[in-house]
Parts: sequence; structure tokens; C-alpha cells
Amino acid sequence: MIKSRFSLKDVAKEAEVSSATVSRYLNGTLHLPDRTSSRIDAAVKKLKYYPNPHARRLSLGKSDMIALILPDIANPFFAKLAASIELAAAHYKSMVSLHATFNQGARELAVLKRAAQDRVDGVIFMTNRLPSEAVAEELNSFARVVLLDEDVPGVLAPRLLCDNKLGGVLAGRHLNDAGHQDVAYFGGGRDLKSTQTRLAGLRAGLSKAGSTIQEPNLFVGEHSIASGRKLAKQFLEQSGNETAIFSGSDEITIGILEIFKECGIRIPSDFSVISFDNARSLHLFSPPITSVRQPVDDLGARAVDILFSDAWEQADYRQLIEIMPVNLIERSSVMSPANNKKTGKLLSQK
Amino acid sequence: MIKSRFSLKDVAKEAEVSSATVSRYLNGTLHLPDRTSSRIDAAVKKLKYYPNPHARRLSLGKSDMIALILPDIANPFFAKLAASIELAAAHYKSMVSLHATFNQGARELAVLKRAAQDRVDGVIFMTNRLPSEAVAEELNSFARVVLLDEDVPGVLAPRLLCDNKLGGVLAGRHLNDAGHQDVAYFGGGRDLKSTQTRLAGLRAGLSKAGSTIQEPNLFVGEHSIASGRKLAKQFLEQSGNETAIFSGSDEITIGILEIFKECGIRIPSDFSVISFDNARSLHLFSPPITSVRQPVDDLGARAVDILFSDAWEQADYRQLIEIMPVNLIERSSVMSPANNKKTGKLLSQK
DNA sequence: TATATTTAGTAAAGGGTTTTACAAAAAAAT
DNA sequence: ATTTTTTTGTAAAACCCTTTACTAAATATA
Repeated sequence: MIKSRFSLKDVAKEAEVSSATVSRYLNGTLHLPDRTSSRIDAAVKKLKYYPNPHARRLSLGKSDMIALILPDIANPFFAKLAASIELAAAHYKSMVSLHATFNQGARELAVLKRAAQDRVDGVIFMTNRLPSEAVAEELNSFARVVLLDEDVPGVLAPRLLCDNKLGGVLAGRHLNDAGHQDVAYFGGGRDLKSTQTRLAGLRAGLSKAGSTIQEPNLFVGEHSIASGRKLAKQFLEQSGNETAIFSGSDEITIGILEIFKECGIRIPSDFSVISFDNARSLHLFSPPITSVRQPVDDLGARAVDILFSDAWEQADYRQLIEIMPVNLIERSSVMSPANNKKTGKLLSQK
Repeated sequence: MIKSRFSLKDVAKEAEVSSATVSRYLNGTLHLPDRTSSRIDAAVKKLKYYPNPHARRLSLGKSDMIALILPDIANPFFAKLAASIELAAAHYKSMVSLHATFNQGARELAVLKRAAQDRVDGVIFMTNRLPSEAVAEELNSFARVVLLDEDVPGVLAPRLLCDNKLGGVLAGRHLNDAGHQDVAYFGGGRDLKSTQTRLAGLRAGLSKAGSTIQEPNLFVGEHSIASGRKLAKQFLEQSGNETAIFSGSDEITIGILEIFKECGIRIPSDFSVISFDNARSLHLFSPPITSVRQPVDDLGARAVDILFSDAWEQADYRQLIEIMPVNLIERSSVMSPANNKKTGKLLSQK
């Protein structure tokens, strides 16, 4: 059942050459006349030889593997990213090992330590929270890291982000066009760069030239359904004059939708909603949810390209910041607040 | 920046013992008096020593890694499974490498070959299609494999499946209770064991004691949104007397929903629909989709337990078949066909 | 005191590859 | 015919850990 494995030595013996010769020939660093190479080819075929990867990695000091570190693979946004990353990595003949951190600092650290010990060829790091100093430090100890989708301050590594500013602008403008002035932002961590940038974008998008607008009211938790629910409850209790919500992720949006549904609050008639990510099947939701779309496929593929780039020699490569465009997908969760019916309902439910 | 690595030898020198001593002490196979062990501890700490995993794996002939092979990690069902698998594997201090096959036989084979060469400690294999002989053969070459969620004939390995029969029965009964007699089954591959079993269940669930029922009309493609769309189009063109659809996966369901939406066909008033998996946020769909739920978390965790079980010594362990229960989550996509309004619509759209 | 047992520790083999530095044989150049 | 160059290879070290089989010293037993 289990294949008995042959080693280089066996092939060498079979082909009547030294094992160094076989190794070098197979790796293309030694040119041989046909009569010799064909003997080796035959031996390889006969013995079904392939190099022992552990020995190979020990000798070479590399692992043909990259570590993919993310908060939760069950989150569709990260799952999609993982899909494109794995596909791209396969092109580089690299495997990818999966590590979910569940947004816990301790896990982030543990997983990074493990990856370092495993001598992975590189790591793609994603987080949903502001990582601790220790995490940043650990990240700095790798030869190659790319920070994907969320910035981590204090790390000297290339960053690949989506255009959060633009995302905010797009959402803000769309909301403003529909007549909204007072919008709530539901985000995942006040200290996250993405949150701040989107918020800045939102402000810009909301304000018509010259006019000042109502500062968006912030509700921050984390990018999870549970947090979205909590935030939605908070929001309903505080009940300002907001007529629309800009949600920082599909996960939060789900939470909002669940609570609103439970409370009988309707979208978009009570509140307009715009989501961020577009990783879920929002087009089939009730109502279909307008969303800023992140280009997950491009993001994943590009992250891998950056990781395997030759440019790492260059001193400033670690300073690289790439921003990928987002776009707004209009569906049916935004309408003019003129038709807003929430006041009565909200009051009645309090 | 990059840590200079210390080896066992360095620690040994520092602690003034032999490297064998350090190795054995660290691995707990050698008891030492305090004066010695404390020297070693100190040296380890001072040099920040940890074993080189490549050397370790070479020596031990194992990899601390399992290969997770699945059709597509972007599919939420598999993503959830992957999440629970990764979590469970972490308990065994095992990493998991991710391999998407995109349901292509060639990829399945290539990925398995790669895993074999990588000498992984085990593989968890999932597929959406009937794999070729070659795949089955390759699977048989591993010391440890578990077949998850879908059977692969001809493989001698433990299987962990959900109760497809029960799933069919639950759906059939629910549909029948609502008054449906004539239902279409949208499945992913006629030759898949899961398809056949669910179908058998559906028949059983549909038929009241003694009475014979209309044989379900089959629409088979694969478990993907694209296929769901195609099947839905086919279904609309053939337009039998079916009043309900039992869909074999959320992916197919999405396809159906998209097409129906595009064609203005309404659920459940035109057709009732039951999905399978419940991996997506069907509760927020329009309408919320009734679905058979697979216990993904349990499935994933249990698969890992099976993989790391001690029972592999036992001759018959590879015959193991475990079935996990499913349950029906009732939402709003099923109603009595009495209220069915489709005929006119369907005709008008033809 | 002499022998048996336990404690404390080590040498060396094995796991399998890559790579550097070098050598012998053959071919080409002078 | 000799020297130079090219071709065709090889020996050996390095990568680093684990484990088996064994020894020397200390302690216990008779």
C-alpha cells in the first residue's frame, strides 16, 4: 500500500553514476551526454524517484510554502482571498498553509512564531484588529511578508490594500445623492487604518463642495456578525437622526440585517444601508444590498506576486504600498430619506 | 532583521553536554539531574533555540502537516469546513496545507501526487465529482486519508458523511406536508453517491405510506452557481408539472435564485425551494430559504479526530463509515402549491 | 570488599539532498 | 606531440535532528 521510497543513492546506483551527478542533472546544473542522461532518466522512471522534500528543504533551507494568516477562513471575504492566493501560489509551485487567528492577539503571535520556526518562504498577513507591538516585531523578523488588506503600523513590509478612501467617497457620495446627510458608520476598530481611511472618504463623499456636513456617528466593534448585531442594537438604542448606515464589512452588515429583521426595521425605508466587501451574495438578500466591492481576486493574486517578486533585493521594496480600486455596486438598500418612516417605528419599539 | 539560527550543536556546546543529550532531554526521553538540565534550559533560552523543523522532519520522516483537498475554498460550505478542520488540527499541533482542485480530475491527481511527495501525515479529501480510478488509486497510496462529505468508490479509507438519506427524507416530507407531489431534484452529478442517497431519501419522504408518488425529475450538473443557473434555465424550458425544487447545494440554489429573479419567477409562490448545506446566509435571502443543514463544525472536527486516531492500527479502521445527522431549517421558501401561480407566468415567458 | 544496579551521558549512524571544489579523460589547438 | 580547453563526472562537506547502543561513574546490595 505505502510506496517504498527510493533515494537519490538508489537512482545513482541504478544508473551507475554518483548521486551528485543525478542530483545536479535533475536540477539542471549539469549537462550530460545522452548516453548518461538516458541511463539516469531510465533509473528515475524505473524507481519512480522523486526527491524527498524534507531532505531537500533541509539542504536548501527553504520550504516551498507560504503561510497564510487570516482572522477566519469561514468569513467569505477571507475565503475568497484565500482561494485566489492558493491559486496564484500554485503557479509558483508553492504550497500554502492556513492559519486562522480568530482575531486574537495571542493566536496571531503564536501562529507567526510557528511560521518563523517552520521557515516558511513568506507570509501573507491579514488582520481585523490593531495588532500588538509584539506581533509587529515578529512580522519584522521574516525575510518576506506582505500585509494584505489591513495596515499594521510599525512593520517594514510591502502593503497591498484596497482603496478605502475611494470606498468611503463612493458610499458617501451615493448616500448624499440620495439625500442623506446624517449617516452612521459601523466599523471594525476605531484604531484601524482602514476604518479611519474609509471614514475620511465617507466625510469627503458626503459633503458637497463648500458645504459642511454632519459628522458621521461612529459605532465601532469588530468585523463579525456578532459585533454587527451588538452595534445594531446600540444604534437602535441611541437613535440619533441618522438616516443611513455605512457598514465596514459584509459581516457587520449581516449582523445589522439580522437585528433589523428581528425588530421589524425595514431597509431601505427605515434606514438606507451600504455594505463593504461584497463577498457574500448580497444581490439575493432582502433587499439586495448596495455595497462597495473589494477586488478580492486581484488582491489575492497580486499579494502572491509581490511575495515572490525579485525586487526584494531592493532596499525600498519593503516600503511598497499598492492600492487597488474598489467600486460601488448599486442595489436596492438605499433610498431617499424623504420616504423615511423610521421615527414612528423606532419610538414605538423603544 | 533575520534571526541567525542556532543549532542543537550550539546549545550543546553552550551547555557543555553532547547534542544527543540536548535532543533527548528536550524531547523528554532523557531524565537529567537539575544541575545539567538547568544548564541546558539556560542555553536554550540564551540562544533562543528551537529545532529546525526540516531536519526534524527528515529525521522523523513526518511532516506535522495534513493536506486539505477540496473543490473550492471560496465556496462557503468548504470554507466553513476548512475553518473547523484547521482549528481541530491546531489541537494536534498540525498545520494544514490548502489545495483547491476546482473539481478538475487533473488537479485532484496533481494535488494528491504533490501531497504524497510531501509526505504529509494525512489527507482530508473532499470532492464534488466522481473521481477517476487514478485518483482513487492515488488516495489508496496514503497511510492516512479520510474521505469527507462525499464518498469515493474504490478507496479503502474511513468515510465521514452527513446523513444524505435523512436530508432527502426531511426535504421530501416537508414538501409533501405542504402538498407537493411533483418535485424536481437539482443535483451535482448523477453518479455521486450523495446525489443518489438524497434522491432515495427524497422519494421516501415524499411518499405517504402506501401511496406511490411522482418520480422526482432530475437535473444534474455540478455544485456551482454557474451550474445552478444552467440547470434552472433547463428546468424552465422543460417546464413539467413540478411545483417544488430540492436543490443539492447552496451553490446550485444561488444559481436558481439568480435565474428565477432574472425571469421574474417568484419563490415560493411559483415554486417552492429547499436548499442543502445551509452554509450561506439563506436566512436573509428574499425569501429566506428553507434548507437542510449540514453540521459543518462537527464534520470538520470529527474528520481531524479520525485522521489522528490511534485506531489506524486496527485492520478494519479503514472500513469506518460515520454518518452525521442533518436537520431541516424551515424558513419561507416553501408553501402549498395550491397557491401556485406559475403556469401563466411560465407560459408567458416562454 | 566485591558485585550488581542505576544514573548520567555519549558516539555514531541514519535520514536524503545540494553544492563546492576538484580530477580524469577526451577533444581541440598549437 | 605537447599543451590547452572542454567534457564528464565525483568526493565530501553541509544542512540538523533523532535514536540506538553503549560506557563510565555513582550508588546500592550482598
